Amino acid sequence: MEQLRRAPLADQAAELLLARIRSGEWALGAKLPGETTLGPQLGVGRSTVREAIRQLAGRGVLESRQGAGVFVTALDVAEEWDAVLRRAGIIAVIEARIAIEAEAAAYAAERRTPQALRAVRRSLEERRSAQGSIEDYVDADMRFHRAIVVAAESPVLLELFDSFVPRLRQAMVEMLRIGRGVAAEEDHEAHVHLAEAIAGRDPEAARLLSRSHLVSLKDALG
Amino acid sequence: MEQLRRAPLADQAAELLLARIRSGEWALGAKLPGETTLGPQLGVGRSTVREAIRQLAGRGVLESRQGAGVFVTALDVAEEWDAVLRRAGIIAVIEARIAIEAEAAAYAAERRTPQALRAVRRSLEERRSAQGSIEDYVDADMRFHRAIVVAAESPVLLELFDSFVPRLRQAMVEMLRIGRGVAAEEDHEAHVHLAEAIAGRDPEAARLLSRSHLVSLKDALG
DNA sequence: AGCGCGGAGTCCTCAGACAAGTAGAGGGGT
DNA sequence: ACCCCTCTACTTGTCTGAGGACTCCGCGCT
Repeated sequence: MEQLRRAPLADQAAELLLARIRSGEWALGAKLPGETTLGPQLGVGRSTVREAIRQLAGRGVLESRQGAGVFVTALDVAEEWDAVLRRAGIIAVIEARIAIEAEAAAYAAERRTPQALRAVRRSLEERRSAQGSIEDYVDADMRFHRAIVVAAESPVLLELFDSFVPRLRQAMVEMLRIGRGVAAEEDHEAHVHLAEAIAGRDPEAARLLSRSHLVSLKDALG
Repeated sequence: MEQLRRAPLADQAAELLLARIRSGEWALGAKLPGETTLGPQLGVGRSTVREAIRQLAGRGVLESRQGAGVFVTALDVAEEWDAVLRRAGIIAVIEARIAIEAEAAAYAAERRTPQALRAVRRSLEERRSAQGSIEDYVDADMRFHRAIVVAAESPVLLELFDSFVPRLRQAMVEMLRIGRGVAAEEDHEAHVHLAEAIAGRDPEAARLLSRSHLVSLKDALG
């Protein structure tokens, strides 16, 4: 019986290739036959094969290198990271955040460009003046911390920080709602000092200030 | 500086489209301009636009329906970690590893149980005696470092470390294959000292030893 | 042995053509 | 006024052919 909607050939070809990869026909790191071979073999044109390969490349299963060939880079799809963070306790998430952000603060102090520093200072100012809803305040806080990680110019650290944001945001909003927040005045002071350490290109100071601020946050949450 | 010149046009186009999606130019469920419009707009041919769209479709960001158009299906782009790490340079990965592992080493020194300490020492011994193939040596090294993160009893840090392992393993094997490794003797000494700091419940020493060891590794790779 | 140079194989990009499908405008019937 | 049908413009799907760029490997040279 015919499906209600026929899948495009490129999608079918992608599924077929994925099935053959999962079956072990090509090992991890192995090279696939060339597009010109794969085309007739699957009964589709070359551009269709290319689109199927692109699709799997987007899913992280394949990688094509010009002049060399197409290679298998993964055998199955990894579990979703968001699920891990949701399952984990907020303390464990904060501990990872401390690791990432303290390191990022040190790199930020080393590598900050004038533009990045301006962005940090601007977000610091916005953070100070954010006195609306709890959500607005938390969002402003997150933007400040993110600006620092951006200044660190370390793509993986930034990627990690971003993946933490939703979980952290939720926890901080809850914390403030039940009034467990720290004193606003000294909290702001801590942020100012951190920004100054980055401005002054002092990696160790930035690392320590970032860590001590986040550790006190962790204690407030625990 | 123009290392990105190596990236295929289709990949660049995909990144560009993703950036525009993230910027909110097209809302969730919105229809993108047609391929024939997007092509000249991005300065690439229609086939290239199609491959970029396929790539994003594989990542779950876009969906194309024949005759209707291409639509945005997700904004958050819950990107798979494997894909991120594969795309990122090894230096950026190591920087994140330093952040995670130095912090884990400190927690390990604080929280280690006798069992966890035994596991660390056992893997250290196995690491020392692993003199077979390069793969065996790297695997033994990874097991040692993992034992430390396990001893830290921080689930998220462990989860992060595990997600880094495949990428790190590949890079280290490559490095050793081309003979860029550090001296085996002092390398082993550094690991012994780290294990001793954890045994002696000295978080700051563990943090520093872990960091300095990994920084030298980073320098060797760069 | 080491080095440089091709050449074969491979992926990358473009252009054009036609097929297949969708959505909306417009006309005709009730 | 309402419904339905058709027709048309637009969009994506697929194939083909042609170069261009890149990688890898072996060959010949020193």
